[in-house]
Amino acid sequence: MSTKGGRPRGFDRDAALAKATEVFWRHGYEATSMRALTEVLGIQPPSLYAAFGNKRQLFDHVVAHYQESNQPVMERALREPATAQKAIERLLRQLADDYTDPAHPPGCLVISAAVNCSPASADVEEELRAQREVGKQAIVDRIAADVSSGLLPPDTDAAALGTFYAAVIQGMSTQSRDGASRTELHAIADAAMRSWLS
Amino acid sequence: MSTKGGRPRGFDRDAALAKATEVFWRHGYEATSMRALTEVLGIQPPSLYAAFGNKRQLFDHVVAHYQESNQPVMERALREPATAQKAIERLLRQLADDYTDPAHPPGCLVISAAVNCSPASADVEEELRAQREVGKQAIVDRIAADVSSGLLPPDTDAAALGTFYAAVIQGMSTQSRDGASRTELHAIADAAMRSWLS
DNA sequence: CAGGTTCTGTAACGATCGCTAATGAAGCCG
DNA sequence: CGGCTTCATTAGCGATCGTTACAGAACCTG
Repeated sequence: MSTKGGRPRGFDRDAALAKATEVFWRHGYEATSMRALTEVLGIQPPSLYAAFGNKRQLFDHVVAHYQESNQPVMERALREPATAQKAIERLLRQLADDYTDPAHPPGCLVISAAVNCSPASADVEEELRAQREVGKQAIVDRIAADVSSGLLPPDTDAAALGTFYAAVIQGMSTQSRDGASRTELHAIADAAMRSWLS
Repeated sequence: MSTKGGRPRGFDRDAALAKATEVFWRHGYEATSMRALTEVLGIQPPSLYAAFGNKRQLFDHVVAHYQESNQPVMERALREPATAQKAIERLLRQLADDYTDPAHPPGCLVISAAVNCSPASADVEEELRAQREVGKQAIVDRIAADVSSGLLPPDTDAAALGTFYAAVIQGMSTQSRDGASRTELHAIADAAMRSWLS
């Protein structure tokens, strides 16, 4: 039913999206030009626009695919361990490995791809900010769950603790983009876990 | 001897530099256009170019002035306290206050103004990266000094600890730019100081 | 005042920005 | 094959980028 003929696309859409992700990841939203994208993807502007819409929509596709790839792993890291402490430690370990994975640019796209935005793309900046807030809230919720179940004392400040680990994660992303090794990121995780009130 | 006549400048150079700093601080290097700068400063392009050179040189002036304003305070915070632990705590407190000072944009210019750069301004990115490395090294050195003087055990990993606090500081900057309050930044400092091996 | 010097405002440069109209090429179905 | 649909290529749109030539205005020294 969806075989309506027509000339078939001359490039792999998913591969193109992966390449676009890599460029946005490395240079960010505004600093990535459509020219740079078409050169990396090896296609002409009309093909890119036909496949993904405009630059903003392409970036949204990139972010959506990035989150779909990473969210499940991170959610399991927060959910599966028996305690919030172990959950956050596993999260930090996974992020330390991921941020320094040579298979893709260092750090986190959501944290670093829309830091420097002109007023014209303030909405992009806000979009990623909202994503960061979701991630931070997931940490807070995991801690609060342990408070509710009695695993943590009732006077635990889940919000403050969550803000701290969110900050540590963002610091790990920045450090990896500045060239920190996987070992160094795990050392950051070591130190961050010593903050846990035990 | 330097009174060579000529039409006097119609604007305050230092005030203009302060306004340029504010714009670069908020939006970053590449996302700030010369047009936005001339509008904020209330002057025309030739006046800006005559006073500061080109965009890149103006940014260098901004960074230099930013560092001259903040470095001495941070260096004293690291030097004056009797122990590295107290020094780093004071540093984190000062940064928590500064990053949320409503008198200027949130966070740190050196950390956030050149995150998203095209290949054309990779040198700007590298310039701020080098500045961050200097700050990180100052923390490592302060810890290493306590190791040398016997205040800290000889097996203390000063580099790992310094990397951790550098990451915390960068996370505090990001959190403040995401809207975190002064209280929340101090809560991050609280948690970070609990990591200290005592 | 005249001569020299420096700044300001207007206006525009070439290059690049994101984006698209128009035409031809490449596949399906009948 | 002819007709239909979709994609690729070329070329260029208007807008903005960082930057500057040019001419007039505002000060100093003589």
